[in-house]
Amino acid sequence: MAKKRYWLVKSEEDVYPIDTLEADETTPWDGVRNYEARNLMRDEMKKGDLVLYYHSNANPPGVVGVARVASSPYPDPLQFDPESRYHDPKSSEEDPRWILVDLAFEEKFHRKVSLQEIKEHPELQDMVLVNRMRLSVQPVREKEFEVIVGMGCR
DNA sequence: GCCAACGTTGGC
DNA sequence: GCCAACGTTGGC
Repeated sequence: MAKKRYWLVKSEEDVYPIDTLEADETTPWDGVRNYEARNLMRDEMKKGDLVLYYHSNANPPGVVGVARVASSPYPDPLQFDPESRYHDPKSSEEDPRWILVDLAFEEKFHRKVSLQEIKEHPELQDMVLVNRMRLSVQPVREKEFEVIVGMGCR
């Protein structure tokens, strides 16, 4: 089996917080409509990879726990649903445009690791989270993952 | 294939 | 709620 990789996903706290993921146990990571994020889910994420779970639009924003990639990639069903805000009329079942994976709850931190702490930590300066806005699925280095989990479990 | 207009993300 | 960043769309 390939070496495990690490990721970070953003979820709006008032839309799908980690407590809801914990209650659901597993959920399709639907509604992602950014090609770079899609490519990561489609091509790079592997079942069993660990994922930092970040609350955006929170006060303060930050990492609140860990999820796990729980499926192979498959088409986002919402793109075919005309009722959904994520409906994509340019996509088709034969040639689906939007691909996702399932995420499963892994653990909730004892405390939130805030964006501000991450920005201030010397070992986390190169994180995509710190350097780029607007990417809701992003890769994380093993060291960065360990540092943040260490902070959240302390 | 350029680029202005537009829409969304997401911190503050 | 504001607005900067920045990805996407569509006219040309």
